[in-house]
Amino acid sequence: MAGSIDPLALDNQLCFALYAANRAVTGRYRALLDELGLTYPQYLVMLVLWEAVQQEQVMTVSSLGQRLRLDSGTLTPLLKRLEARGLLQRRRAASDERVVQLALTPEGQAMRQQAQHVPVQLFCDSGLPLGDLVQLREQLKGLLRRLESDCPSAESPA
Amino acid sequence: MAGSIDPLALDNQLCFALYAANRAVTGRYRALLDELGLTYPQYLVMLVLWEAVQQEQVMTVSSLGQRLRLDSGTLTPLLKRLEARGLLQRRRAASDERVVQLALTPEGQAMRQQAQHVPVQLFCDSGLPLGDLVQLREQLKGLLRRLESDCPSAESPA
DNA sequence: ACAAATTGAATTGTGCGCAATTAATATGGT
DNA sequence: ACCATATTAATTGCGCACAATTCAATTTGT
Repeated sequence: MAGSIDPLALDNQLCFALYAANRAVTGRYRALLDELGLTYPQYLVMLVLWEAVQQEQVMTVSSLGQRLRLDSGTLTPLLKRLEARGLLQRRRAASDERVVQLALTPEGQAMRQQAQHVPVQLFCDSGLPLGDLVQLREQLKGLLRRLESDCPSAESPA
Repeated sequence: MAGSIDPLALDNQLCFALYAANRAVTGRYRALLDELGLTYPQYLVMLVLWEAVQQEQVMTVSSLGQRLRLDSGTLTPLLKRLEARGLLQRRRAASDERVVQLALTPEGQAMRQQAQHVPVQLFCDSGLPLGDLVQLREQLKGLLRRLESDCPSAESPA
Protein backbone atom coordinates (compact mmCIF):
# COMPACT_ATOMS: atom_id res chain seq x y z
CA MET A 1 0.00 0.00 0.00
CA ALA A 2 3.01 2.28 -0.55
CA GLY A 3 2.89 5.20 -3.00
CA SER A 4 1.75 4.19 -6.46
CA ILE A 5 4.15 4.79 -9.32
CA ASP A 6 1.43 5.78 -11.79
CA PRO A 7 2.99 8.81 -13.53
CA LEU A 8 -0.48 10.36 -13.93
CA ALA A 9 -1.62 9.95 -10.31
CA LEU A 10 -2.39 13.34 -8.82
CA ASP A 11 -0.53 12.62 -5.60
CA ASN A 12 2.62 11.88 -7.56
CA GLN A 13 2.63 15.22 -9.34
CA LEU A 14 5.20 17.74 -8.21
CA CYS A 15 3.31 20.27 -10.28
CA PHE A 16 0.14 19.82 -8.24
CA ALA A 17 1.99 19.98 -4.94
CA LEU A 18 3.47 23.25 -6.17
CA TYR A 19 0.12 24.55 -7.43
CA ALA A 20 -1.73 23.67 -4.23
CA ALA A 21 1.00 24.92 -1.88
CA ASN A 22 1.27 28.19 -3.77
CA ARG A 23 -2.45 28.82 -3.47
CA ALA A 24 -2.44 27.87 0.20
CA VAL A 25 0.39 30.32 0.92
CA THR A 26 -1.28 33.04 -1.13
CA GLY A 27 -4.47 32.42 0.80
CA ARG A 28 -2.64 32.89 4.09
CA TYR A 29 -1.28 36.19 2.84
CA ARG A 30 -4.70 37.38 1.75
CA ALA A 31 -6.04 38.10 5.21
CA LEU A 32 -2.85 39.88 6.28
CA LEU A 33 -2.59 41.95 3.11
CA ASP A 34 -6.24 42.87 3.34
CA GLU A 35 -5.28 45.14 6.23
CA LEU A 36 -2.89 46.94 3.90
CA GLY A 37 -5.42 47.00 1.08
CA LEU A 38 -3.06 45.05 -1.16
CA THR A 39 -3.52 41.92 -3.20
CA TYR A 40 -0.75 39.36 -3.20
CA PRO A 41 0.74 40.33 -6.59
CA GLN A 42 0.53 43.99 -5.57
CA TYR A 43 2.47 43.09 -2.42
CA LEU A 44 5.23 41.52 -4.52
CA VAL A 45 5.40 44.69 -6.61
CA MET A 46 5.71 46.76 -3.44
CA LEU A 47 8.54 44.50 -2.18
CA VAL A 48 10.50 45.23 -5.34
CA LEU A 49 9.81 48.96 -5.18
CA TRP A 50 10.80 49.14 -1.51
CA GLU A 51 14.08 47.44 -2.37
CA ALA A 52 14.66 49.89 -5.21
CA VAL A 53 14.22 52.84 -2.85
CA GLN A 54 16.85 51.43 -0.51
CA GLN A 55 19.26 50.89 -3.38
CA GLU A 56 18.39 54.24 -4.99
CA GLN A 57 17.43 52.51 -8.21
CA VAL A 58 14.74 53.67 -10.60
CA MET A 59 12.39 50.86 -11.50
CA THR A 60 10.57 50.72 -14.80
CA VAL A 61 7.74 48.51 -15.97
CA SER A 62 10.18 46.26 -17.79
CA SER A 63 12.73 45.97 -14.97
CA LEU A 64 9.90 45.20 -12.57
CA GLY A 65 8.65 42.60 -15.01
CA GLN A 66 12.06 40.96 -15.22
CA ARG A 67 12.29 40.71 -11.47
CA LEU A 68 8.81 39.26 -10.99
CA ARG A 69 8.59 37.42 -14.31
CA LEU A 70 5.45 39.32 -15.29
CA ASP A 71 4.65 41.13 -18.51
CA SER A 72 3.04 44.49 -19.17
CA GLY A 73 -0.32 42.87 -19.73
CA THR A 74 -0.33 41.98 -16.05
CA LEU A 75 1.65 44.91 -14.68
CA THR A 76 0.09 47.87 -16.46
CA PRO A 77 -3.39 47.53 -14.95
CA LEU A 78 -1.96 46.47 -11.58
CA LEU A 79 0.30 49.53 -11.46
CA LYS A 80 -2.58 51.77 -12.43
CA ARG A 81 -4.51 50.48 -9.42
CA LEU A 82 -1.57 51.16 -7.12
CA GLU A 83 -1.27 54.63 -8.62
CA ALA A 84 -5.00 55.24 -8.14
CA ARG A 85 -4.49 54.25 -4.49
CA GLY A 86 -1.80 56.90 -4.19
CA LEU A 87 1.04 54.45 -3.50
CA LEU A 88 3.14 55.26 -6.56
CA GLN A 89 3.50 57.46 -9.61
CA ARG A 90 4.05 56.40 -13.21
CA ARG A 91 5.77 58.78 -15.58
CA ARG A 92 7.51 58.53 -18.93
CA ALA A 93 11.29 58.89 -18.83
CA ALA A 94 12.60 62.07 -20.46
CA SER A 95 15.55 60.26 -21.99
CA ASP A 96 13.37 57.60 -23.60
CA GLU A 97 9.69 58.26 -23.95
CA ARG A 98 8.93 54.55 -24.25
CA VAL A 99 9.88 53.62 -20.72
CA VAL A 100 7.60 54.24 -17.76
CA GLN A 101 9.38 54.96 -14.50
CA LEU A 102 7.85 54.01 -11.18
CA ALA A 103 8.28 56.13 -8.06
CA LEU A 104 6.77 55.36 -4.67
CA THR A 105 4.87 58.19 -3.02
CA PRO A 106 5.60 58.96 0.65
CA GLU A 107 2.50 56.90 1.48
CA GLY A 108 3.84 54.02 -0.57
CA GLN A 109 7.18 54.19 1.19
CA ALA A 110 5.55 54.44 4.59
CA MET A 111 3.60 51.25 3.99
CA ARG A 112 6.83 49.32 4.26
CA GLN A 113 6.66 49.66 8.04
CA GLN A 114 3.14 48.26 8.10
CA ALA A 115 4.32 45.27 6.08
CA GLN A 116 7.20 44.30 8.35
CA HIS A 117 5.13 41.80 10.30
CA VAL A 118 3.64 40.06 7.25
CA PRO A 119 6.43 37.60 6.42
CA VAL A 120 7.04 37.05 10.13
CA GLN A 121 3.42 36.05 10.61
CA LEU A 122 3.58 33.68 7.67
CA PHE A 123 6.68 32.06 9.08
CA CYS A 124 4.81 31.42 12.31
CA ASP A 125 1.77 30.10 10.44
CA SER A 126 3.90 27.55 8.62
CA GLY A 127 4.94 25.99 11.91
CA LEU A 128 8.10 24.70 10.25
CA PRO A 129 11.72 25.24 11.29
CA LEU A 130 13.44 28.15 9.56
CA GLY A 131 16.04 25.79 8.15
CA ASP A 132 13.40 23.71 6.40
CA LEU A 133 11.83 26.78 4.83
CA VAL A 134 15.19 28.09 3.66
CA GLN A 135 16.02 24.74 2.13
CA LEU A 136 12.66 24.57 0.42
CA ARG A 137 13.10 28.09 -0.93
CA GLU A 138 16.52 27.31 -2.36
CA GLN A 139 15.27 24.12 -3.97
CA LEU A 140 12.47 26.07 -5.61
CA LYS A 141 14.95 28.63 -6.86
CA GLY A 142 17.02 25.81 -8.32
CA LEU A 143 14.00 24.39 -10.11
CA LEU A 144 13.16 27.85 -11.42
CA ARG A 145 16.67 28.34 -12.75
CA ARG A 146 16.53 24.99 -14.50
CA LEU A 147 13.21 25.72 -16.15
CA GLU A 148 14.20 29.22 -17.20
CA SER A 149 17.38 28.12 -18.90
CA ASP A 150 16.75 26.48 -22.26
CA CYS A 151 16.56 22.78 -21.55
CA PRO A 152 18.00 20.13 -23.86
CA SER A 153 14.62 18.53 -24.41
CA ALA A 154 12.94 21.77 -25.44
CA GLU A 155 14.02 22.70 -28.98
CA SER A 156 12.85 20.86 -32.05
CA PRO A 157 15.23 20.80 -35.05
CA ALA A 158 14.21 22.40 -38.36
CA MET B 1 28.15 39.79 0.65
CA ALA B 2 26.18 36.75 1.82
CA GLY B 3 22.37 36.64 1.70
CA SER B 4 20.74 39.60 3.38
CA ILE B 5 18.48 38.92 6.31
CA ASP B 6 15.99 41.65 5.44
CA PRO B 7 12.64 39.92 6.00
CA LEU B 8 11.11 41.95 3.16
CA ALA B 9 13.78 41.26 0.54
CA LEU B 10 12.22 39.53 -2.43
CA ASP B 11 14.98 36.95 -2.70
CA ASN B 12 14.35 35.90 0.90
CA GLN B 13 10.66 35.18 0.31
CA LEU B 14 9.65 31.55 0.20
CA CYS B 15 6.31 32.76 -1.12
CA PHE B 16 7.90 34.35 -4.19
CA ALA B 17 10.06 31.31 -4.91
CA LEU B 18 6.86 29.27 -4.77
CA TYR B 19 4.94 31.74 -6.94
CA ALA B 20 7.67 32.00 -9.57
CA ALA B 21 8.42 28.27 -9.67
CA ASN B 22 4.73 27.44 -9.98
CA ARG B 23 4.32 29.75 -12.95
CA ALA B 24 7.49 28.43 -14.57
CA VAL B 25 6.27 24.84 -14.24
CA THR B 26 2.81 25.78 -15.49
CA GLY B 27 4.44 27.52 -18.43
CA ARG B 28 6.35 24.37 -19.31
CA TYR B 29 3.12 22.38 -19.25
CA ARG B 30 1.39 24.90 -21.49
CA ALA B 31 3.14 23.90 -24.72
CA LEU B 32 2.64 20.19 -24.04
CA LEU B 33 -1.00 20.55 -23.06
CA ASP B 34 -1.67 22.71 -26.08
CA GLU B 35 -1.38 19.55 -28.17
CA LEU B 36 -4.19 18.05 -26.11
CA GLY B 37 -6.23 21.25 -26.22
CA LEU B 38 -6.18 21.49 -22.42
CA THR B 39 -5.25 24.28 -20.07
CA TYR B 40 -3.24 23.41 -16.99
CA PRO B 41 -6.17 23.48 -14.54
CA GLN B 42 -8.21 21.44 -17.02
CA TYR B 43 -5.37 18.91 -17.08
CA LEU B 44 -5.51 18.61 -13.29
CA VAL B 45 -9.26 17.99 -13.49
CA MET B 46 -8.66 15.28 -16.07
CA LEU B 47 -6.05 13.63 -13.83
CA VAL B 48 -8.62 13.34 -11.06
CA LEU B 49 -11.30 12.03 -13.39
CA TRP B 50 -8.94 9.45 -14.91
CA GLU B 51 -8.15 8.23 -11.42
CA ALA B 52 -11.82 8.02 -10.58
CA VAL B 53 -12.47 5.83 -13.63
CA GLN B 54 -9.77 3.41 -12.52
CA GLN B 55 -11.20 3.27 -9.02
CA GLU B 56 -14.78 3.11 -10.28
CA GLN B 57 -15.68 6.18 -8.27
CA VAL B 58 -18.26 8.75 -9.27
CA MET B 59 -16.86 12.26 -8.99
CA THR B 60 -19.03 15.25 -8.25
CA VAL B 61 -18.27 18.94 -8.42
CA SER B 62 -17.72 19.06 -4.67
CA SER B 63 -15.51 15.95 -4.44
CA LEU B 64 -13.45 17.27 -7.33
CA GLY B 65 -13.20 20.59 -5.55
CA GLN B 66 -12.01 18.93 -2.36
CA ARG B 67 -9.30 17.07 -4.23
CA LEU B 68 -8.02 20.10 -6.13
CA ARG B 69 -8.88 22.73 -3.52
CA LEU B 70 -11.06 24.63 -5.96
CA ASP B 71 -14.60 25.90 -5.54
CA SER B 72 -17.58 25.84 -7.86
CA GLY B 73 -16.86 29.36 -9.00
CA THR B 74 -13.75 28.02 -10.68
CA LEU B 75 -14.94 24.53 -11.54
CA THR B 76 -18.38 25.15 -12.99
CA PRO B 77 -17.24 27.18 -16.02
CA LEU B 78 -14.15 24.99 -16.45
CA LEU B 79 -16.26 21.84 -16.47
CA LYS B 80 -18.68 23.38 -18.93
CA ARG B 81 -15.78 24.00 -21.30
CA LEU B 82 -14.64 20.38 -20.99
CA GLU B 83 -18.21 19.25 -21.59
CA ALA B 84 -18.47 21.51 -24.65
CA ARG B 85 -15.28 19.85 -25.92
CA GLY B 86 -16.94 16.45 -25.56
CA LEU B 87 -14.56 15.16 -22.87
CA LEU B 88 -17.14 14.68 -20.12
CA GLN B 89 -20.80 14.85 -19.19
CA ARG B 90 -22.41 16.68 -16.28
CA ARG B 91 -25.69 15.42 -14.91
CA ARG B 92 -27.69 15.88 -11.75
CA ALA B 93 -27.79 12.87 -9.43
CA ALA B 94 -31.19 11.20 -9.17
CA SER B 95 -30.81 10.60 -5.44
CA ASP B 96 -29.93 14.24 -4.71
CA GLU B 97 -30.78 16.83 -7.28
CA ARG B 98 -28.25 19.24 -5.83
CA VAL B 99 -25.17 17.27 -6.76
CA VAL B 100 -23.72 17.23 -10.27
CA GLN B 101 -22.02 14.01 -11.26
CA LEU B 102 -19.14 13.99 -13.72
CA ALA B 103 -18.61 11.18 -16.24
CA LEU B 104 -15.82 11.05 -18.81
CA THR B 105 -16.89 10.33 -22.36
CA PRO B 106 -15.00 7.66 -24.32
CA GLU B 107 -13.02 10.53 -25.87
CA GLY B 108 -12.19 11.88 -22.44
CA GLN B 109 -11.02 8.47 -21.28
CA ALA B 110 -8.99 7.93 -24.43
CA MET B 111 -7.08 11.16 -23.87
CA ARG B 112 -5.34 9.53 -20.93
CA GLN B 113 -3.08 7.69 -23.36
CA GLN B 114 -2.13 10.94 -25.08
CA ALA B 115 -1.23 12.43 -21.70
CA GLN B 116 1.12 9.66 -20.59
CA HIS B 117 4.20 11.45 -21.89
CA VAL B 118 3.39 14.83 -20.34
CA PRO B 119 4.78 14.29 -16.83
CA VAL B 120 7.69 12.33 -18.26
CA GLN B 121 8.62 15.26 -20.48
CA LEU B 122 8.42 17.67 -17.56
CA PHE B 123 10.67 15.43 -15.51
CA CYS B 124 13.25 15.57 -18.30
CA ASP B 125 12.88 19.34 -18.65
CA SER B 126 13.61 19.84 -14.98
CA GLY B 127 17.00 18.24 -15.40
CA LEU B 128 16.96 17.29 -11.73
CA PRO B 129 17.40 13.85 -10.15
CA LEU B 130 14.15 12.03 -9.40
CA GLY B 131 15.05 11.88 -5.73
CA ASP B 132 15.32 15.66 -5.51
CA LEU B 133 11.93 16.13 -7.13
CA VAL B 134 10.30 13.58 -4.84
CA GLN B 135 11.80 15.26 -1.81
CA LEU B 136 10.65 18.67 -3.01
CA ARG B 137 7.16 17.33 -3.63
CA GLU B 138 6.92 15.85 -0.16
CA GLN B 139 8.15 19.06 1.45
CA LEU B 140 5.50 21.00 -0.42
CA LYS B 141 2.86 18.55 0.73
CA GLY B 142 4.05 19.03 4.28
CA LEU B 143 3.79 22.79 3.95
CA LEU B 144 0.32 22.43 2.47
CA ARG B 145 -0.82 20.24 5.35
CA ARG B 146 0.51 22.75 7.84
CA LEU B 147 -1.26 25.66 6.22
CA GLU B 148 -4.54 23.80 5.80
CA SER B 149 -4.75 22.78 9.42
CA ASP B 150 -5.80 25.62 11.68
CA CYS B 151 -2.60 27.18 12.91
CA PRO B 152 -2.12 28.47 16.45
CA SER B 153 -1.44 32.00 15.27
CA ALA B 154 -4.58 32.23 13.17
CA GLU B 155 -7.60 32.66 15.46
CA SER B 156 -8.35 35.84 17.33
CA PRO B 157 -10.20 35.49 20.66
CA ALA B 158 -13.66 37.00 21.07
C1' DA C 1 19.73 60.61 -43.70
C1' DC C 2 16.55 57.09 -44.18
C1' DA C 3 14.37 52.45 -44.19
C1' DA C 4 14.16 48.47 -41.41
C1' DA C 5 14.38 46.24 -37.23
C1' DT C 6 13.97 46.42 -32.35
C1' DT C 7 12.22 47.81 -28.00
C1' DG C 8 8.77 49.26 -24.22
C1' DA C 9 4.33 49.71 -22.91
C1' DA C 10 -0.52 49.44 -23.63
C1' DT C 11 -4.55 46.98 -25.27
C1' DT C 12 -7.58 43.04 -26.19
C1' DG C 13 -9.38 38.64 -25.24
C1' DT C 14 -9.58 34.18 -22.69
C1' DG C 15 -9.33 31.48 -18.60
C1' DC C 16 -8.58 30.88 -14.13
C1' DG C 17 -9.11 31.76 -8.56
C1' DC C 18 -11.79 33.40 -5.06
C1' DA C 19 -15.22 36.13 -2.28
C1' DA C 20 -19.98 36.88 -1.93
C1' DT C 21 -24.59 36.04 -3.17
C1' DT C 22 -28.45 33.28 -4.82
C1' DA C 23 -31.40 29.32 -5.62
C1' DA C 24 -32.72 24.71 -5.07
C1' DT C 25 -32.73 20.73 -2.36
C1' DA C 26 -32.23 18.03 1.67
C1' DT C 27 -32.23 17.28 6.76
C1' DG C 28 -33.46 17.53 11.63
C1' DG C 29 -36.34 19.03 15.44
C1' DT C 30 -40.77 19.78 17.16
C1' DA D 1 -46.52 18.00 8.35
C1' DC D 2 -43.95 22.42 9.28
C1' DC D 3 -40.22 25.17 9.67
C1' DA D 4 -35.40 26.63 10.47
C1' DT D 5 -30.98 25.17 9.04
C1' DA D 6 -27.45 22.69 6.11
C1' DT D 7 -25.71 21.61 1.88
C1' DT D 8 -24.66 21.83 -3.21
C1' DA D 9 -24.07 24.36 -7.47
C1' DA D 10 -24.45 28.24 -10.05
C1' DT D 11 -23.82 33.13 -10.68
C1' DT D 12 -21.62 37.67 -10.32
C1' DG D 13 -17.77 40.59 -9.94
C1' DC D 14 -12.87 41.61 -9.55
C1' DG D 15 -8.01 40.89 -10.21
C1' DC D 16 -4.56 38.48 -11.97
C1' DA D 17 -1.65 35.71 -15.93
C1' DC D 18 -0.61 35.27 -20.49
C1' DA D 19 -0.90 35.19 -25.66
C1' DA D 20 -1.35 38.20 -29.40
C1' DT D 21 -1.64 42.57 -31.41
C1' DT D 22 -0.86 47.49 -31.82
C1' DC D 23 1.59 51.71 -31.51
C1' DA D 24 5.15 54.96 -30.68
C1' DA D 25 9.96 55.73 -29.76
C1' DT D 26 14.47 54.35 -30.51
C1' DT D 27 18.36 51.95 -32.55
C1' DT D 28 20.74 49.81 -36.35
C1' DG D 29 22.39 49.12 -41.00
C1' DT D 30 23.63 51.05 -45.20
